[in-house]
Amino acid sequence: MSEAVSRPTLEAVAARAGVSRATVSRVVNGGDGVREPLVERVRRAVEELGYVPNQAARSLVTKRHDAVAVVIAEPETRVFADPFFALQLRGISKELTAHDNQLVLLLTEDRDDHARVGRYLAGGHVDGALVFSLHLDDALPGLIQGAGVPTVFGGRPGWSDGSLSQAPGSTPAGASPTAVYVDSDNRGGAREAVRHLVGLGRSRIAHIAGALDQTSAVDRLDGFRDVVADADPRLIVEGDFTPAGGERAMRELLDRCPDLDAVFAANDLMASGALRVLRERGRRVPDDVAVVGFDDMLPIAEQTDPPLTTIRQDIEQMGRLMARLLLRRLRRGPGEAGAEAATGVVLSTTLVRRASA
Amino acid sequence: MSEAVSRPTLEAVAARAGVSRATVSRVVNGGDGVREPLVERVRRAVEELGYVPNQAARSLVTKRHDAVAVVIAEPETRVFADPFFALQLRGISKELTAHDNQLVLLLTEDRDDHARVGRYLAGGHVDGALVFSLHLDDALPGLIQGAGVPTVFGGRPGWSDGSLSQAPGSTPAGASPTAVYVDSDNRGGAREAVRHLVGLGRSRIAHIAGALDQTSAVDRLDGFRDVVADADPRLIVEGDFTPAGGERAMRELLDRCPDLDAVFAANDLMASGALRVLRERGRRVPDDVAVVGFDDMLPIAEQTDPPLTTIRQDIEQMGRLMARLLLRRLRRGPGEAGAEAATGVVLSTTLVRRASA
DNA sequence: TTGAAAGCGCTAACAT
DNA sequence: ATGTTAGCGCTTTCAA
Repeated sequence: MSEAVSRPTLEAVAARAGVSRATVSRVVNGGDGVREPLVERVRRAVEELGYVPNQAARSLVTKRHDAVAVVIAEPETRVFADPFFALQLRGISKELTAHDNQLVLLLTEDRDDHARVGRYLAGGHVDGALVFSLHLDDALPGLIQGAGVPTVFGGRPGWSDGSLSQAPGSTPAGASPTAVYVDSDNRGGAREAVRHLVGLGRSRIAHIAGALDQTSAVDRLDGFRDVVADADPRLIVEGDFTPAGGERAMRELLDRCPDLDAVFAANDLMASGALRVLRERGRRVPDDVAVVGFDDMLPIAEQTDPPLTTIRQDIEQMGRLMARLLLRRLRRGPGEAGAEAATGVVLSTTLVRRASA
Repeated sequence: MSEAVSRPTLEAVAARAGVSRATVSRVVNGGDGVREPLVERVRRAVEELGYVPNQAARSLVTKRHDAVAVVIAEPETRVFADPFFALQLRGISKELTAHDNQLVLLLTEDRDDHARVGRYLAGGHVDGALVFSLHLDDALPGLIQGAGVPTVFGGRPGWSDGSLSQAPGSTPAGASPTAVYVDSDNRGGAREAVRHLVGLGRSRIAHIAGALDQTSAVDRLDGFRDVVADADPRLIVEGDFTPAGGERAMRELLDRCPDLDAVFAANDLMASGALRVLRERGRRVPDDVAVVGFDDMLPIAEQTDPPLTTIRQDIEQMGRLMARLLLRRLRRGPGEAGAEAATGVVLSTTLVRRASA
């Protein structure tokens, strides 16, 4: 019942172990330069008293927080329609935990939130930030760069420029040279999807693009074009990453090009919508029209009829990597910043064959 | 480039405004008892210097952190298979943000993580905790109660005992009287689902239960039984909340009771599996067999064939409410704890009619 | 109403 | 190798 019974301090531990505060501090922080018997005594005292360091006091002097902010821009509805979000967070959490860092979650919905996040980050409450913001016109990335907090982006930020930079391992020299990001190889994955369709002997391949204000949609479209450079423009329709958008796009495609024999949708949700329209129009999948999605969003991809052939990204790994990159930067400290080689890391994707293509 | 340019302190603001630190502090914290002209001067200085209070220094003296931990037990695979997670978090985040509290996310996977979380909470780094842990045998809730941190649970914790407590607005007197939780009205929702089927004239209604080591599954089963008290035991099969589990269960049900004319599945994922098996067995839905799910998990419920009639819970609201309850408790301070009336709050559900029943 | 001063619990020089 | 000591930036008595 008695809440907040004041916790033991360093002082208390020191008294109990019969040493000075400094020695206890040393032991608690690794124990370098303290002789074994003392280390032992202190450890025991810590144990007996159930001592836990006061992080606030520590931060006050070290100016480090061992905490990282994860900023997720919510209008990003995708983020809330699929397990993406959860998987990224899981990857991030694992990595941070492994390095004794806390995860402070910042969800933003509108401009006010942006300002709030900016203030929070500028306020120096965390050592760094992991930011998801995939819209080309999003103000957040700029704000955050302004806050001067070490940051790693999830997904290529819009202003990082250049679809050129999509080659895995590349290091784009965009407008903001300090921007570090991790992304899936959207362009390469798209290429693989379309090549797969080509390999199936399809020649009239359509593309249902995602919302083109997001880099992932743009990159996937670019990948599509890489393979069918001469694509009939009528075979490309912009969707919005939703099932309904997929349906709409599929109808339009069938009306415009009844002879199409394959569809590459920029995500599984739209592919599922497309599948429904194809069925409704009496086209057999994959016999008449082969379909490939993107994401391998499990609850969807495995449950469609037929199950969806798609491009898988290792979302959790992406989260881990973001965290790892950030922590590495932090460990290096605020001295040598620009020394870094790669500012963009692109994770490879894999084709998952199911029944739809 | 120059990172970590030391931020302005209270001292600096005080100097600039020509007042004492104490006065600045007062203004920054609401400005009570400071005369208007001074308040104005200080505000301006704060503005000009871009002063942001150092939270560590503040916590050190106030012993408050304005931060709340959200603990999610991951083996809870459900949490990562659907948008549940994201929606709860969104609700929580909105509420915390509105009260200037930070959200520290703690994801746990195994026993080690439990210990870590226990230590963290006991370490007094946050003012309170919001905990999701729906497994009956989960050690986490106990650990957390032990840590002595004000806590609100999401979903009725297993040991809170008594399906009796499921009536909305009830206040169960379980083993741990201090446990406060928010839950959906799983039992009531299940009742509504089954009553709907009864209203449709169905008489051989089957139930695909969820994993019965989770209170939500137990409560939904109880709700089912409330309506068809005399249910043929062969009409009840335990699933595991996954589509594959739903398929398995549906097969078993059809084998055992070929005459069934309705199915209530404890979640949409299982319902989608059941739907597939019904189609494969040549049963028409809803003509031959009506199907109702639970959750209204959107990417699934709207995309099945036929679209799923199901029970919707207001997940985001649940998150908000949890946060609100916790903040209220914190505001009251660690004095009068037991004075609270309700220890369990149950949110009502609604039936969403689509084509499957 | 405002200011002076005493810590909050810890780390990091600096002494020993 | 260990202890002493001076703050980190803030809130909060207590005096004025």
